[in-house]
Amino acid sequence: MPRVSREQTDENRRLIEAASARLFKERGLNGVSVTDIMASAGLTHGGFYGHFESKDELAAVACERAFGESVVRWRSLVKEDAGEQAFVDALAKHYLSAKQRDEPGGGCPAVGLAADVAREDATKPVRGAYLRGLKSMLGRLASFAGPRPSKKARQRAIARLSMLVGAATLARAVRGDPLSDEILTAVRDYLHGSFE
Amino acid sequence: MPRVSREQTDENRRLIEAASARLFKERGLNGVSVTDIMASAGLTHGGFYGHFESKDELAAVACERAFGESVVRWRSLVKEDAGEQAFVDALAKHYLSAKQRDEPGGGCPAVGLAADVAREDATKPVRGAYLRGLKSMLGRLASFAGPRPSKKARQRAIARLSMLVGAATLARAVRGDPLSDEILTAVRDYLHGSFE
DNA sequence: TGTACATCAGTGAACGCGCGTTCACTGATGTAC
DNA sequence: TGTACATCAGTGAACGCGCGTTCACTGATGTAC
Repeated sequence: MPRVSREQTDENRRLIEAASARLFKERGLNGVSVTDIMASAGLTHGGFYGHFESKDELAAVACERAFGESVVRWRSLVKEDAGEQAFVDALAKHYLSAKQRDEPGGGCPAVGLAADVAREDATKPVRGAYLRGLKSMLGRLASFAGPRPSKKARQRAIARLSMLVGAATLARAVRGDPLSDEILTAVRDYLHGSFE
Repeated sequence: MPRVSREQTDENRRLIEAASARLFKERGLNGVSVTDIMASAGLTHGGFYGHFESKDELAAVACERAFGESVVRWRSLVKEDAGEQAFVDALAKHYLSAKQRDEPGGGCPAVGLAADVAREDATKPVRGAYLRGLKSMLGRLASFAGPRPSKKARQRAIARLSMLVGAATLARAVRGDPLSDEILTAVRDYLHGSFE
């Protein structure tokens, strides 16, 4: 049944991107094959190169997309006029939940892709996509201190994001042991009460 | 030149373990082949299965070894009678340096193996090795509050380790951009001044 | 609107390659006398 | 101590497999009249 309509072609591309964003976060850039991704989008592997030049290019597109989705989700976490602490609490509750830990495919790309991106060549397009995504996340976190946050405010944003990413990563690595839940709870509490 | 002496056999096993600990942290559990590891130890791939039952078993041994080395290194960071803040400062200076960021093979296994371990089956032996290693690190970090640290002291240890691991991971992922150094500096400063 | 045909999205076999693992073989080591 | 031989650590070819990527083919879509 080859040659589908233009609308279907566009929809298929969207399906490939969505499937890859989920699978890359879940199993890593090298833990998912082109065949896996295409099958997850309901297609066969051969058609892949009609949509993307290479798996590397898709990784970048998927990364960009995943960060975009995450930042949109951040906006819906709290009301428009909520304060910084309310936002951080909501972020911590969201990211450091058992659900987020157990479903990396639906989770934060800053967590799910970090180690893989770090091991890619500096020339690979996914590196740039990750960098832009992380910068937009940090910008949002620091934005509560105004359009030009102080050095201190920016440090705090970086420290908080590091703590979130580290805790989520460690909790996944020791999933199955009580320590995993302990990490989630401890860092949630810490972010609530212990930042000046 | 087969059949080497018993001493050489033991030494070869040590070389394989050391090479794999470094390579696994550097390139990930699935980014290194048995052939790579054996070559790095000066041997050919066929002899591997005389030393280990499988690559999975070696991953666990290498992980255990890497955590052991790290905890030993922690002891040498500060004098025996140094206080908690001095230890944390030394730890942050050590882990959040450009050198540690740029040489994951010589770095902390809690950082370098976390994402890979998280994606392994719960049945794989490397999971248990990682869990034990992380627990020993947390135990050391919390030990300054005495042999039975309070809930608060343990939370603080978990929060600090999460921040260190997250910052090191993110700094590696954006290496090459000024943000990478900014993350290292910000979190180092933060750990120095901002924990109650 | 209806027909003839060019286009091209998706299919699936095939490519070269590297993976983890196995195994027959080699020859220096370790041992029995 | 010296000799004969069994042991076994390491070698390298080979296994089946899955990878990223290519390509001849198919047949419904989109277009020209």
